[in-house]
Amino acid sequence: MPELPEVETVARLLRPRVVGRTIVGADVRWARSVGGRARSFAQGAVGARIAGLARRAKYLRFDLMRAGAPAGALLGHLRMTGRFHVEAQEADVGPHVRVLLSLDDGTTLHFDDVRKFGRLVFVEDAEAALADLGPEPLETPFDGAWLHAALTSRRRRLKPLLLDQAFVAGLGNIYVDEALHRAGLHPLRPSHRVRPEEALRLATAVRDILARAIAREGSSFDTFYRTPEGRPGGFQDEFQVYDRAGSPCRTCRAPIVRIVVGQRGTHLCPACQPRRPQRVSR
DNA sequence: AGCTACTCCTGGTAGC
DNA sequence: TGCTACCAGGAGTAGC
Repeated sequence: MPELPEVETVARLLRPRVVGRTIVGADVRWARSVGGRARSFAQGAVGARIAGLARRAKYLRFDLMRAGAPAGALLGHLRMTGRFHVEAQEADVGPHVRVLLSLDDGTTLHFDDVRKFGRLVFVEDAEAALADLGPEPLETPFDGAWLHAALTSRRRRLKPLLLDQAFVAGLGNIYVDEALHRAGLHPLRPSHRVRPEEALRLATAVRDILARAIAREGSSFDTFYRTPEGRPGGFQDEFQVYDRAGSPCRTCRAPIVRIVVGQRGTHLCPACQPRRPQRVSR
C-alpha cells in the first residue's frame, strides 16, 4: 500500500526523468485508469509540457504547461499496486501497464497497476481537485498542539480518523498502525479523550516514522511494490506491529494482535497500547 | 456526525 | 498437483 513515504520516493526518483519533458503521445490501455474517458485524457495530456512534479498526500501532481501558460495537471494515485516508471521507447510493455505516455526525449512513462485501483487523471484545476485534503503531517501546522485540538474537536476512533485523508493527508494502514504503537495509543481510543501529552507523542511518532521511512525509500510490503528504479524500499525491516500478528512485541515481548477496525487489518501490542490511558503517577 | 457495508480488482495462498 | 475460496485494501459512495 503506497503511502506518503512511498509516493514521496516515487516523486523524487521520477522528477529528474519527466520534468521539462513534453508529452507527445498517450496510449490508454484501461480506460478506467484515466477516469473512464480516454479521449479527453489524451486531449489534456498530449502536447503539454510537464513543468513540475509534486507530491500532495498520496497523490502525484504533474503540472502541465502549454505555450508557457498553466494547462491543468495530471493527478496520479497508486492506490494498492500502482507503479510509475520511465522506460526506453522500445522497452517491453508489461501485462499490467494501463497508461503509456510518450515523452519528447524518446522515453515512455509507464503507469503499471495490477489491480487497476490506481488512477492517472487529467484535471483543469489541481488545487480544486485536492482541496479537501487535510494538512501534510511533515509540514505546519501539524504538531502536537494542532493534533490535540483536531482530535478533540471530533468524536471518532483514532485509527479511522488518522486514515481519513481530510483529517491528515498521506497516512495509510501501515504507518497508522506503526505510529499508534510508537505513541502507545490503542487504535480504538476515542479521539476526544486523547490528552495533550498523548497527542504530542502521536504527532512526534507520525513525523519520525514518516521521515525515517522516506529516508529508507518507503516499505515494500509484498512482491508488488517497488520504487521506479525497481528497488524495494527498506522500511519494512523496521515494522514494529504491521503484519507481525503473533510475533513478540519488540518493546515488551507480548504477542502482537491483529483486529479489524473499519474493515482494515489493524495490528497492535495490547500491553504497550492499552485501551484506557495508564494512570499517571506523581 | 460517525458508523458499517459495499464497490472496484487480481495475484497469492490457505485449505482440501 | 490442481482446484476453489478467500484475502489484502484506498477511496468513494450509500444508507442508517
